[in-house]
Formats: sequence, structure tokens, C-alpha cells
Amino acid sequence: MISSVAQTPIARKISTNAVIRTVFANGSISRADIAKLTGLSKQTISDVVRDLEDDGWLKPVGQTDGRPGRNAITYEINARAGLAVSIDLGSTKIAAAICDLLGNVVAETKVSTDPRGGMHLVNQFSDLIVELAFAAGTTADKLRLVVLGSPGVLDPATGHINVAPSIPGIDAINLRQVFSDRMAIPVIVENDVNLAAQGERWRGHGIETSNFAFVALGTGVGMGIIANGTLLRGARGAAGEIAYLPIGGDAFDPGGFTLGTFESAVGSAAMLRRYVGFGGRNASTVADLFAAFNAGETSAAAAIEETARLVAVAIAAIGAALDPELVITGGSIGARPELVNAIRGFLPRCTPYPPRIEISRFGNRAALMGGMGIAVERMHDDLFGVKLREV
Amino acid sequence: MISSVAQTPIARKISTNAVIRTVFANGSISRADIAKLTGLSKQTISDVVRDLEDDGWLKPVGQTDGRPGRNAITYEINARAGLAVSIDLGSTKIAAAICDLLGNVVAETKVSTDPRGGMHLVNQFSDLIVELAFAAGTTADKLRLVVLGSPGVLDPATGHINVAPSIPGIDAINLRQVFSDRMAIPVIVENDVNLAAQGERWRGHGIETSNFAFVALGTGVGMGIIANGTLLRGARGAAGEIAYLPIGGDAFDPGGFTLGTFESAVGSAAMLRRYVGFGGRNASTVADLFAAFNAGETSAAAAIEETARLVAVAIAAIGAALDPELVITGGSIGARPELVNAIRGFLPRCTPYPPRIEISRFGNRAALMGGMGIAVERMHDDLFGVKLREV
DNA sequence: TCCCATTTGTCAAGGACATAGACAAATTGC
DNA sequence: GCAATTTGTCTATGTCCTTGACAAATGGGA
Repeated sequence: MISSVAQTPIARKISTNAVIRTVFANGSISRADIAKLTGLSKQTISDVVRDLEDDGWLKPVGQTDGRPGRNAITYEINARAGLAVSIDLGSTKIAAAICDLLGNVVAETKVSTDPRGGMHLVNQFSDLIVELAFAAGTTADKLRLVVLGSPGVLDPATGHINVAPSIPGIDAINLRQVFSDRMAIPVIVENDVNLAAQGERWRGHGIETSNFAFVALGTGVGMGIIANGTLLRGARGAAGEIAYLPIGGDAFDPGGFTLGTFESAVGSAAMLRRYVGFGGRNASTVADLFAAFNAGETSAAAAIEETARLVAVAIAAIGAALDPELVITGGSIGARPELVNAIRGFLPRCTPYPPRIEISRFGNRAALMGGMGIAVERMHDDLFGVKLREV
Repeated sequence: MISSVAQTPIARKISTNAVIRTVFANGSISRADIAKLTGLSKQTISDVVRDLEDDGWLKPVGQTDGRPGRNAITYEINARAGLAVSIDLGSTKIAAAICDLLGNVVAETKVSTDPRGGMHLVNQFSDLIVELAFAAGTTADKLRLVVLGSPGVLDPATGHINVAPSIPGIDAINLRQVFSDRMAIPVIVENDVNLAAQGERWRGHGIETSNFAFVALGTGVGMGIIANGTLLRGARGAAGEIAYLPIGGDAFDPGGFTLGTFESAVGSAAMLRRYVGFGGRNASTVADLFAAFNAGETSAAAAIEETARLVAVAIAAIGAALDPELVITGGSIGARPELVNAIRGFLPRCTPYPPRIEISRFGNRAALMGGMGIAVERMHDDLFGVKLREV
């Protein structure tokens, strides 16, 4: 025998999947209505719903009322039947949340990142999860999945983080493996900007758009791409690493290799340098610089204007390559409306088909949201997905 | 009743699909071997194969021999059971071919493009197909599908060609609709560079690569992107329109809007202009220019060098956005090894992670090949694909 | 209050498709 | 010629789905 006999026959899996999807789409629904919507017979629906209720995935919640005919029992997803964790690892803060099968946030917290990095972070994650699980009224071993967002370039195959300048020691261990072994739960590691893009796709500006880019502008720069409705990672996981775009400087300058030509031109350090170059004196952080701009300082305005011009050219380049319908900006610089308005002004002057520009809906929670979105999607796939046999 | 009862139950469709895929993967195979490879029972395989043979999809071809035990009858795909047409519409030539279910070319031809454009082209396609069908020993009404590659930006939803400078009158009609109505066959219209990328994906350099780009350099410039193994079209079908990359000129120069900044800098007109600027006198076409280069003319070398430098920067930009493993070049300029070698020299100096560069395997037949690849894939989907019911 | 139309959900019968195992037929090797 | 091996069919059995009948529950009207 090459393949063992399927535990649950394919036909029943398909029926179960159809029922689950129908209940997800409709919230609270009777078996008779499920039958009408799926086209399956009442008998089949009753069987499937009985199995799902026995296994805890569905629960009866009430009755129809007021219409002629016998009242129907209505069923809902038992959201608590699947809980997962999303963690956003930043260089200064770690945000974490537990969400249920419907994507509701059940518990959430935020702590300072352990500056020692490496295995200390794994310990920190582990403690966070135990604490969150308690707050959610459950225990860590009941959690089905962890999605971890991290800066850096991840190898799509192994999950190893190859480049992560801002987090010490994290490229020395196989974070996914170590963390997963420690918790005895599957762990997905993903680039934080990619997660932010997924977050916007799930419940943000990208909800109705299959082709958009999330551009993060802050200390560093990065991009997450949603194309044909799914995340685009590239051959080495480096898709969207726009730090290396040959814009804002000479592409052949060897200095661009370390930081990246574009990042050297529009990162927060470059902005402050530019501000000082224009004669500014009152800003040591980007927040100061925007404050100076709002106070009417011309050198701050010039620094922002020049940055916006370069970002507009970068977006033109991205538009020529990817044709996104929408570009969502985020990060400490990218979330500033002052900058985004300036970009909106430049864009139609450097590309014939400018995409729409929006500021991220979730601010610094975008990556956390994206992690939850992936977790929910993955739980659905694992629990109710229909997988055809590989030949 | 909302949905009509499925004609063929899903389980049988899945089994049929598994059988077909196994036969495709193994060429000539016995029913017993199909059973071993799929894990399905011998009985089921016999039933499915009998149905497929009755309907003409499979045919017995011989017997096993020489091994102990009873000889088995071997079966093959009946390749002639599905024939489709691929057409590559160029500004000067139209190439067309008929291929079978296995992607074998059954008939092929090439004619000059009718310069009057518009509906005259539809007539020309129609005549070509009738002629090819005759050469293939069949009739046009037996063909299942036409894939048409055309220059220009196509709306992914409607198939309408929005921008096509080199073909007159083709943006005035809904080519897909008109052509499909005329032939009474489904027609797929796709950008020619996208088709070239698909061709390389199907049977060229991209056969083992899920993330690569096909860059066409000639009179105009364009790019086809394969990401996650599938074609990337973008929101308006303009993904890969690298003519508008802000490279090789000032992105804010309004002149760049008509032709595109990058195309103005590296198209064949720009190359010849550059050659003359360097003092060249002996070239009125790009072929002349490369001949002058091979004769040792320094102004030709300088023109090619400068073009290669700009293309390298463009590939660096594409690499930063998409992280392809490979870039395949084609077109009258992009297929020249002289240029590609120069690009290979520049690339590591302007990007830290240069992709591999290869010249298209199919020359000017790449788009035709891509059309066949799509046609074969689509025929398989239509004929044997498993579609789950939409809820 | 009673009856009817309507709706829900279960029961029972039947069909399609799958599997397992027995078995006849065909072939090689000794 | 006989054993071993392999192919492909036949028979029995089980699962899943559908259909149609029917009991149970409900609202509205006489």
C-alpha cells in the first residue's frame, strides 16, 4: 500500500468545508438555510452539523422566531475552539495577542524587547504566551499556532532569518525551530512588513484590493506586496527590500551596498541630515522635525518635500513594475499625513498612472493584525481545509 | 433548488483527475501501475480508464513484455483529443501554431501583419486558423481554444487592449469578443511579453524557477513577471510596464510621459541616437550597430556599454522590488549576447544580490510557446480539472 | 379554539463510488 | 510442466449523498 486509506472520505470533507464556510459567511444560521445555500440535502447537512457539534466546532445559539412554520435551531461557529498567537517583534517593543477562530482579540499585551536578543527573546516570547493564555482563560498547550513577525529577510524554505540588523543574535539561531520546539506548537515566522501588508489585506485598506503594496518608512524602509491576493516573497524572501532601490543616489556608489541606496536617501537619519543641511537647528528626532514643520519652519518643509519627492519616484518605480491599485504607507515617517500629502502632490508628475495612496489603518498594530489574519486563515485550512491527494 | 445536481460526482472527478495526471506524468502506463501510483484500487482505475477510453481521452498503445506475470495493456493520452491555437501578433509579423494536449506542435505558420489593422487582423487570424486546421488534418470547429498574444496593456477583467501604439485600430474594438464570436471558440488575449515569460516557464529557462522576470528589449521595452509560479498582471494589467521606470532620465520630465523614461533611454531609437552622439556613422539599425561593435568600433562599444549600464540599474530596481532568482532577456536588443555580457558585468556593482541573467531560449518564438503553454494548461483544467462548488 | 399552510428536521430507500479480497488468465523462469 | 508473479475482473460490503414521505412545531385566520 502506498497511501493509507483516507480517514475521512473526500466527499464528506468537501461537504464539511462547505458547511463551515457557509456558517462563517452568515454568522448565525439554521440547518435548513445551510442546505439552501450550499445546495446539499437537508439530510447531509444534519449529519455534518451533528459531527461538527460533537467535535466542538459549532454550537447551537438560539431559534428563529416570528415566521410561519416550525422554528429552526440556529448554529454558530464556536470561536473559542481555535486560539492562536500573533507576536510582533520590534527592536524596542514586543506586541503580542491571542485571537480566536473568528479573529476576535481575546488577550493582548506589549512589553519592552530584551536588549540581549537571541535566546533571551525566546524566553520572553514563551513567558508572554503563558501570561496571555492565562488572561484568555486557557493554557498555552491549548493554543494551535504562533505567528511571529520579525524584521529581516527570511528564507522562505527554512524560516531562517538571514539579515536582521536591529535585533542582536537573532540570525544566529533557527528561531522558528527553537521557538516551536520550546512551545510544542507550530510557529510561522514572517517579515514584519509582509505581515503589515497582510493585516491591511485582512481588515484594513486592502480588504477589497488584490494588488497593493505596503510601504514602511521609518528608521529603515521596507515593502510588503500583495499580488493576485497573496503575499509575494520572491526567490530568497527578499521581495520588497526597497532599501536597495537605485533611487536617491548613485547606484554604483559602493556605500549603497551596506545600507541600500534608497534607505540611505529617505531613512530617518537621512531626513534629519537633510534638515540640518537646509539650516535646521531644532530637531534631533523625526517627531521634532514634523513639529518644526507644523510650526512653519522652512528648513523642515524643505527636508520633508525632498523626502516626499524621492518616495514618489520610488512609488513610480514600484508602479511600473507591479501596477498596484493602492500603496499603503506606514512606519514612523510613512504614517505622517504631512509627508503623504506631499507624496500625493509629486506622484502624478512622475508617473502617468499614479496609484492611490493611503495611510495604514492600524498604525503600529498592522503587523500584529497581519499575524492574526494569517493565524485565522491557517487554522481554517488546517481544521476544515480540503486537500486533494498528491499523486 | 439553487444548484442543479452535479453531473459527475466529485469523487469520480477527483479519481479521473488523478488518473489523467498520472498518465501525463508517466507517458505510457498500465492500469495496475496507475493503481499503485495513485493509491486507488484496481477496480476504480479500470472503471475510470474505461470511461476515459470511451470518451477518446486515453488510448491503448501496447503491452508490457519480458517481466514475469501476465502482460499488461499500456495506455497513453490521446494527444489529438484536444487541439488549440496560439497566435503571436507582432507589428510586422503574425506567427501562429496549433498544438495538441501534450503541447506538440501540429502545424505552424508565419505571415506579414496586415498594415490596415483593426478588423482586417481578425480576418487574417480567421484565415490563418482555417489554413492551420487543414494542415493539421482537422477543421477549425474542432479547435478548443485560441490564445492570442498582443502588444499593449490589457484590462485583466474585460480583455480589452487599452494601449497598443504599434498596431493600428486594435484598441478600438474588443478584440477578444469580436474574435471569439467570429470563430465560435473561446479566445484568451494576453500581453505578448507576459506570454514570453509563460513560454520560458513552460519549457524554457524558467522551468525549475517560480520567481523570475522576462525582460524584452527592442523597439519598445517590457517585462513579464512570474511570481510564486504564476503570472503577475497587476491591478490594471500594467505590471511589468517598465517603459515607465524612472531610470535613465529625469522622472519629472514631462517628455517621459509619452514614451516612458526608461524606454526613452534604452529603446532601439535611444541606442542609435547614443551611437551617433559618440560619433558613430555606420549604423541605421540596431543590427548594424552590433555589427559595428563586432568590427571593433569604439562608438558602438560605448553605446552598448551605456545601454547595458542603464539596464543593469533597472534590473537592480526590479530585483529590489521582486527578488527574482533569474532574469531572462529577449527582444531584438535583449537577445544579443554582446549586450547581456555587458549587463552581467555591471550588475554586481549596483546591487548586492544580483539575479542570474539568461538569454531567452526561444528567440522570437517565446510568446508563441507561451501561448501554447497556456492553451495546454487551460485545456487540462477545462477537461479534467476538479472544481469545488462555490458557496 | 381549531384547522390549514408553512417550515423544520428525521426516517427509509436507493444510487454512485469506493475498497477489499477472491479468482481466472497470462506470462516468465526453473 | 509447475511454481511464482502479475494483471484485471467479479463479488460483497460500506460510505456518502439524494429523494420523497412524514412527524413535529409554529403563525394566522375563521
